[in-house]
Amino acid sequence: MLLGIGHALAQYLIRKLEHYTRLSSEEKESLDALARLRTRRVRARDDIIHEGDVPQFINLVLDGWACRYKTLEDGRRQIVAYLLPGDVCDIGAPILREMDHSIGTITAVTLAEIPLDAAEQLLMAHPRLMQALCWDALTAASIQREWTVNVGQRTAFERLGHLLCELFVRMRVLGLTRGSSCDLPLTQAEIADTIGLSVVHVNRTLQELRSTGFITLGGRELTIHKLESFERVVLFNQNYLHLSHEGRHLDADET
Amino acid sequence: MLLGIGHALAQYLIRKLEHYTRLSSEEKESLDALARLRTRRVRARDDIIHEGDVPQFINLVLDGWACRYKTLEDGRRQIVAYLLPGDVCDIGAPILREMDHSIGTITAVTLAEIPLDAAEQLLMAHPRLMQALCWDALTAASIQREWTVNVGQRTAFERLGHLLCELFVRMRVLGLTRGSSCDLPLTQAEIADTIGLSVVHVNRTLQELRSTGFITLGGRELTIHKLESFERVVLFNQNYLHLSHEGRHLDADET
DNA sequence: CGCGAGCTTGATAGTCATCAACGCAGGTGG
DNA sequence: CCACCTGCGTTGATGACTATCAAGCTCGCG
Repeated sequence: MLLGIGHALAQYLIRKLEHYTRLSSEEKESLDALARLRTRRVRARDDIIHEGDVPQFINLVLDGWACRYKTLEDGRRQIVAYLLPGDVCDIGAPILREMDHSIGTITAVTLAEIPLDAAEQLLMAHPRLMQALCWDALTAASIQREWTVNVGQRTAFERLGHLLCELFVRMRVLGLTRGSSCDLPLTQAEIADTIGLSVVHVNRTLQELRSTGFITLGGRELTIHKLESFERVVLFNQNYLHLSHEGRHLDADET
Repeated sequence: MLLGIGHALAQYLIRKLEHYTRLSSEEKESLDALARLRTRRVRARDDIIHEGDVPQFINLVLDGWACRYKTLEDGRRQIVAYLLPGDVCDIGAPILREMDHSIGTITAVTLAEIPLDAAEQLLMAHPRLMQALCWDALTAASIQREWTVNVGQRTAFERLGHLLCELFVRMRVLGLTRGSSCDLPLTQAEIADTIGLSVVHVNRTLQELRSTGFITLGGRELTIHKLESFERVVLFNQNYLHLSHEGRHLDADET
C-alpha cells in the first residue's frame, strides 16, 4: 500500500523529520498507521491537557495550532512554545509522568492519540525514526533556549520580529507557506503572553514593524516581504532550528 | 571492585540520576569508568565550547559551575542554563552536530570527556541508564521552560528569588548544601545576564531580597533561612524539577 | 440590531536601564 | 611594606521603555 504523502495523516511530521533524515516508505507508513489508530478533535481556545495530568497517549498535532503555557497563581500567563502540525505534545510522557505545564489550542486542532506501547514498539523497530524524534526533541529544546534569549535580552521590536520570523520559517518547513505569506492565527493577547509584553505594547510594536514595510499582518495572515533583510533587522539567525542537516545524505530505501 | 560513591568521579551524576531510578552497582561503576577515561580542567571564566563547534566528546561536569549562554552581535549576553556537577554539556552532540550556543565556566571546572562511541555502547547495554539520562534531558527542557516564564512574567524581585530557590534546590539534590546554605559563585553581572536585568538593578533587587530577612548572600555563599516561606513569596514551585519520582521503586540489584 | 471579542489610541505612572562615580579587597610590582 | 590596579559591589541621578487605565472602534455573529 503506497500512500501519497499528501494524504498521510502524519504528513507534516514526516515532512519535518525528513529535514533531518530520509525515511523509508515503510517507516512513513508505520508512522502514519500509528496516527490513524485514534484521533481527536479539539475546538479553538480549549485545553488539550492540563498541568498535573498524567498523559495516557502521546498526542501528535495533525492539524491546527496549539501552545504550551504556564500560569502563575495570580493569573499571569506565559506561552512557552507553539505546537504546529507535526509537533508532538508530550514526548516525555512515559518518563516524566506528570505534565509540568498545560497545552491549549489556538485554532481547532486534530490530534492523533498514540498509545504509549505502540509508539515504543515502533521506535524500537526503527532506530532511524527514534533518532529523528530525538533530533526533533533536541531542536525543541534549542528553540526554548532561544526564547529565553528573546524575552531576556531583546527589545520589544526585536522580540516580536524574531517570533514572526521563527513561526514563518517553521511553517515553511512544513510546506504551509504561500510564497512570502502564511497563516498566523494568534491574537495580540496571545502574542503578548508569548513575548512578555502587554497587549497595548504589542499593538504599538506591531505598528512599528508594519511601518518598516517588511511585514504585513492582519486578518490571520502574515506576510514577510523581504525575509533576509527582516531577519537581519530583528537579529534572527535560524541556526538554532537545526535545519539543513548533514544527516540527510544518510539515506533510506528510495534514493 | 566496589567504589564508595564518595570517591566516584561521577558521584554527582549518579546521585542526581538516583533521584529518578535506582542504579545497580555495575551501572554505577561503568558510568564512573567512562568518566575516568579522560578528564580536563578548565579555569574559571573560560570557555568550554563555542557556538558553532562540533563536539568530539560528551562533556560531563565533574566539579565546579558552568553555564550555557548565547551572545547577540552587539554584545548582549543571555545565560540560558547553569551546569552544576553531574550535568552533561552536550547530550545532543551525536545528533545535532553543531553547537547552537556556547558553554563557559563560572568557577574552575573539571570535565570528563567521554568518547561518543563509548557512551553509546554503555547506554545500549543499560536501558535503565538510557532512561535516566532521558529523564535528565527532559528535566533540563522543563527547567528551560520555567526560565522562559521567569524572564517573561515575573517581577525583578520574583525572578531573582526564583533563581536562587532553583539553584539551592538543585544543589541540595547533589548533596552540596550545608544546612540552609550553599555555594553561590555568581557575580551580580552573571546574575543580571541570567534574568535579563541590568547589574545595577540586580544589586538593588538583592538588597530588597536581603531586607526581607529570608536570605543572606555574600562572599560566594547563599543562605535561605526559611525556604518554604521564601518559595511562596517568589512563586517558586519545584514540580518542574521532576524530583520525587514514582520510578524510584523500580529497583536495581541492591535492595 | 445589539453584543462581545479583538484591535486601537491617548494619558499617566512605574519599572528598570543608563551614566557616572565611589568604596573595597585581593593581587602585583616596586 | 606600600602604591597601584583591577574586578566587583554599591549608590545617586536621570530618562527610556513599557505597563496600566480608560475609552472608542470595527466586525462577525446570534
